[in-house]
Amino acid sequence: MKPERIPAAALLSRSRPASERELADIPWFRLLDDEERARVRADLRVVQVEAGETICRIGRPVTFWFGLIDGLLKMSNDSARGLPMTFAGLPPGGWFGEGTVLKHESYRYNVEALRRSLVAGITVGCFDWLLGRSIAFNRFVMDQLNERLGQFIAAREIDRLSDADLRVARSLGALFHPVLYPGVGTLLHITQQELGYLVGLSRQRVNAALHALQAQGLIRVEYGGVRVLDLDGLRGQRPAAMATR
DNA sequence: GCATTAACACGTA
DNA sequence: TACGTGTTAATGC
Repeated sequence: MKPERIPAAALLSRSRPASERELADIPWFRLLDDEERARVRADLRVVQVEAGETICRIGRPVTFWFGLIDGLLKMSNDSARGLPMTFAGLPPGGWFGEGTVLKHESYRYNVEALRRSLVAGITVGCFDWLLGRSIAFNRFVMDQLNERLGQFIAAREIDRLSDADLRVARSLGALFHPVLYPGVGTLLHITQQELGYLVGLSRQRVNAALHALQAQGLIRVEYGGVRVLDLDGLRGQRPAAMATR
C-alpha cells in the first residue's frame, strides 16, 4: 500500500452529513444539549477514506477535529524521511487533533488509514463554540488529552523495546483503551497485517507474537481480530485486585 | 540468531 | 471470489 495524498478540499468535497445512526455512535454527542446537537448535526461531516490515504498531514493548517466512526487509523511522524515512528493506532470511537485545534496550530503528525475507514469531523469553529459552552464537552476533551498523554509515554516505551512479543503486547494494550476508544469492545477488529504496519513488524512475526500471547492466556486469536482476555497482563501490570491465596 | 520477504495451502466472509 | 491466516524456505543484517 502506498500512501496517497489527498488535499483537504478533496476530502471535504467527498464528505456528506452524518446519519442518525452514526451520530448515535459518537461518544460525546449524547452529552450535548438540544441546541448543541442541532449545531453539530449541521456542522459535522463524514467521509470514507481508502487504505493508504492520509487524513491530515504534518504542517497543514488545522481545519477539523477528527474522529473515527469505523475502520482503523494510524498516527505517525513523517515516514517519507527520517525514522518512521508510529505513535498510536486509532480504533473506532477515537477522536484526535484536539491539541492542535485548541491552539489553532498546524498538525504535528500524519494520520493515515490502514484500511477503508469512515472518518467524521467538525470544524474548528464548531469545536471552539462547543468548548465555550458545554461543560460535558470540555470534560470529554480533557479526558482525551489526559489519556493520550499516557499513550504517548507508553509509545516511547514501546519503541525502545527490543522484544517483538512485548512490543505487540504493549501495542495491543494501548489500542485497547476503554476511555479513549469506547467503540472498542472486548474484540479488537484488526488483521495481523494491520497490526504489523502499526508495530513495525512483518505479518509473520506478528502472527508468532500473537500465538505466544495466546499461550500466556492474555488474548485469543480470532479470524480478523484479537480478543483481549487480560488487559493488565498485556500492559505488563499486575491485576489491580489480586486475591491472596 | 532473528526478522524479513516470498510463496503456498487452507479456511472464512 | 477475495481476503485473512498459518506455515515454510530463502535471504539479509
